[in-house]
Amino acid sequence: MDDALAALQSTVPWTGVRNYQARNFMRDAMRIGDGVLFYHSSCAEPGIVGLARVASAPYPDPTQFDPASPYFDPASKQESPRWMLVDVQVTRKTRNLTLPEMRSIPQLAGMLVLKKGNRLSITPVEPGHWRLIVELLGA
DNA sequence: GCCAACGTTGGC
DNA sequence: GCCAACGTTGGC
Repeated sequence: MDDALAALQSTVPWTGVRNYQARNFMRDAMRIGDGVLFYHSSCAEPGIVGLARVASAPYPDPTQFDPASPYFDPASKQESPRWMLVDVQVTRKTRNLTLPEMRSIPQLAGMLVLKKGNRLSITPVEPGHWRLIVELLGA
């Protein structure tokens, strides 16, 4: 996904999601045109660093069938793919709205991504949270 | 179907 | 590197 940030406006497949809950959100809840908050995790300063939008309907993640890919899943069959993805288009980079800053904003307290023990890379965002964050980022 | 052991992830 | 919190796996 770093590639996506680097190449603004280009459309990239969101490969490598290997968590069933996250997959279900992508497969069942995302629609073309939906807004995406680009959250960077597992780094020195986790936070929201950009805005994107869903750019395709769900389709099978090709990396699951590629033995050379780190995301290869030998148990997944072509006729019944286990992992689905959508394409996303990064619409703008933003400043880093860091995790500590997000935690400091009471109106964001309900966000799934802020929940204790959350390990999901992909969570739905409520419209109210979306609006507030977009406003905070001056977008 | 249950559950213990193990693995993974994310934040710090 | 550690820990909390899950998710996954495998034996039964």
